[in-house]
Amino acid sequence: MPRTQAKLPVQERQDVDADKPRDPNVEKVSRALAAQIYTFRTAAGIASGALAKMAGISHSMLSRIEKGTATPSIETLTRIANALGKPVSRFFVDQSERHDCSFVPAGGGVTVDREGSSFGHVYTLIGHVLSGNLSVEPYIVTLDEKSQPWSTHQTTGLQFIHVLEGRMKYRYANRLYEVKPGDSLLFDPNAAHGPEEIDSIPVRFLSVFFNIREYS
DNA sequence: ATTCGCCAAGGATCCCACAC
DNA sequence: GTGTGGGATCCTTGGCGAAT
Repeated sequence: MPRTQAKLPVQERQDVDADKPRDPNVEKVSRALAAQIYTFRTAAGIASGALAKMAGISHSMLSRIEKGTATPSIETLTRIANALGKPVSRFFVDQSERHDCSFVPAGGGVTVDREGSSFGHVYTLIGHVLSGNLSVEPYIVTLDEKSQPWSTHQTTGLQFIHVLEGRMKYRYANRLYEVKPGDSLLFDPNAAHGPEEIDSIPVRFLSVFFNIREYS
């Protein structure tokens, strides 16, 4: 590219800019980005001058980015992200529109049919939260006299179990755990798992499923 | 139709001064 | 010391016409 520059006087260029308002969506993203950078910086206790130095940009530039009056290039954004020790993608997580919080009072929840229901396992859903592409589903699982062992279940994601009441032998892959109230298990449910022997009823345990939603 | 060069416009950035 | 804003410069992009 040639480097010939026959620029308009600065005042004239600013007048042209003033005639063309920023796209509202660009404005929105810019403000969200600015807020994210400011939040991460202040949370880390880093002064703007220090962060600018770490990122290799001027402190005035960082100030404008944090105020949303400048839109940083990909390169500058990457430098700032590196200086903050965050992936660039964190800057684009929409914090302003997403404040999922579910509250279920004691004894509440919804009984949900899952694969284990046919074995007499009662699943009570006590919340559901989506954060980005992470889905979290906590259940209170109850096993009673009508429940049968079921230790061949396999699924995806991550699963956490915390026993609240009763005793059972819980299988995970080729291991068998004797669990009692207070015991916890955290595992990849891709391997066969589930209650193999119910030693005392009722058994109640908290079972939390974590799943990453794939976007195409 | 494609490629290349020229040019204007606009965006990103820095320097510097100033306010608090 | 920290943050903000004006002014200037650098760099990229897109439009357009000429050449192939």
